[in-house]
Parts: sequence; C-alpha cells; structure tokens
Amino acid sequence: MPELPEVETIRRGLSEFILEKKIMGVEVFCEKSWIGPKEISAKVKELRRFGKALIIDLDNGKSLMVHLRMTGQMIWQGEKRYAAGHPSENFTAELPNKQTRVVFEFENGKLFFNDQRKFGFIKVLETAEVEKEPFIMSLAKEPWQMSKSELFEIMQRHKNSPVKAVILDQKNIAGLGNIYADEALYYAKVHPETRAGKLNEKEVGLILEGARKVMTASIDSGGSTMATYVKADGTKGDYLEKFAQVFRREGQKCGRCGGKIVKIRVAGRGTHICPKCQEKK
DNA sequence: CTAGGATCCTGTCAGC
DNA sequence: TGCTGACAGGATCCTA
Repeated sequence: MPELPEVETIRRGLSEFILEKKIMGVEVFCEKSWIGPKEISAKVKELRRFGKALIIDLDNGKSLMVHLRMTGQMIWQGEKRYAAGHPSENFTAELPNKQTRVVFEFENGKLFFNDQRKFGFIKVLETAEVEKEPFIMSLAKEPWQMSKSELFEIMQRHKNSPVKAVILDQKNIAGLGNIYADEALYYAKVHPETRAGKLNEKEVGLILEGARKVMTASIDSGGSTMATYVKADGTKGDYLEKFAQVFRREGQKCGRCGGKIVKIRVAGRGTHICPKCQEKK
C-alpha cells in the first residue's frame, strides 16, 4: 500500500479541497470498509497523519481514521480531480466503479475511497480518542524523530530477525513499507536478510539516514503513487521512475556498481537488492 | 517476550 | 483458450 510518503501526499493534496468543507453524507458500498455509524453531517477541520494512517478531524467531535493498506486510494472529484494512493486505472476512470467502497458527498464535490482488495478501512472515532486507538498507540516513532541509538536498541531486541522484517514492523519504526524498506537498505548497503543483531551502529545509522532520505525525496515528488491532477497542472508523483534505485528494477543495472539488481524473497515479501553492493554477512 | 507463517480479498500474469 | 498457482507498496492473529 501506500506508505508514509503516499499518505502524506494524500493529506496535503486533499487539504486543498476538503478543509472547512461540509460532508453532506456518506455512501458505503462495502460493509467491511466502514466501521462505525454512517450518518455524518459535519465540516472537516483538520487532516493529520500518524505513520500510514490518515486522520480526518470533523467539527462534531468525531474523526475518521483512514487506512489504505495494500490497495486503497482516495480520489477527489470536484471541479478538479486529485487522486493518490495505490496507482491504478481508477485514477482516471469514471467513478464510482467496482472497486469503490465508500463515497463522501461534500458540498463541493465527491471523495471516493477505492480499495481493490478490501484490506483498507475507514473507522469513525471520537477525536479525543484518536491517540488511544490501538493501531495509533502501537506506532513507533517515524525516522525523523528517532535517533540512531534508539534504532540500534530495537535491532538488538529483534536480533534474530532479518533486518527487513524489523524495519517493516510499524511498532519498531513507523512509515516504511515494502518500497522504502528496500530503498533504505540499498542506501545503507545492507542485505535485507542480515540478522538485525549483527548490524553495527554505523550500519544502523545509514539505514535510518536512508529511510529519511528516500521518504523525504518521495514526499517532495508527490509520492511514488502518482498523485495526479487530471484537470489541473499535470503534476504527478514519480518517485519510482525518478528515484527508486532497486524497487521493481530487477534485471537492471545498479546505479552504484553496475551490478545486476535481483529480486528475492525476504520476510514473505518480494525484495529487491543489488547483491554486489548489499553483501550478505 | 520474539519469530514466523497463515490469513483477509480481488485481480493479473506467467506457465502449462 | 482455459486452468492453476504465485504474487501483490499491509497488518493482524495464531502458534511455537
């Protein structure tokens, strides 16, 4: 799914269209995609992000927690269209369609929540309870808030796990998903199967630095998921094209050493590495 | 407590 | 063509 940079791209992009705007009603097409009462008539006050979770605060004391998981998308259709999240044809398709799970009717347009695999959801919470929500509570710090020594401690605690599994776990460090985990490890020249306990402080520092750099670069380019203003300026996110060094680049040459990028399986996930740069220890 | 695998669901693609 | 299994930008639950 959408990882931290994509959710941040959605947060920033949607703000332009729905802040201070009123939700007139909600239509739920898939029961499992919506948790809580469906009667909503309130204005959007704020958009916040915790790790990969988006929080939409309303002016009636309620908040909506949106988690896109693997295939979620948020698509705004007003005068302009703004789409972000898991990239697909839906970004330009007529909506609603088969993958539309929820539609918000705003005074100035519609907001579609699409989700092919139905792993994502929107949950209604009391605004005061947002930070007590189990998923939010369990989140670790984001890379920018975490120190090298904190991450080193976490690696020690999970010393027998492959480092990729450690950095994918939101309870250890928040925001990374499959793309940015691969990119951060490539940056640090660390093999994803390396047992976390074998990493020295310098390597941990490079992983942290890599996580910050790849995610910052992605946010700056509108996420890897192609956020697109269909009727506006043509802006689109293109992190994968422009910046990704290994993700979905198997068979291509490593930009650092010219070695061949390969795809392997680590912690149950497709994983991209340069075997020459990221030596297994 | 940690570690690892199955599971939720729909769709696509490679291989026979 | 039609089938089958693997896999997918996530996280939880269950087991050992």
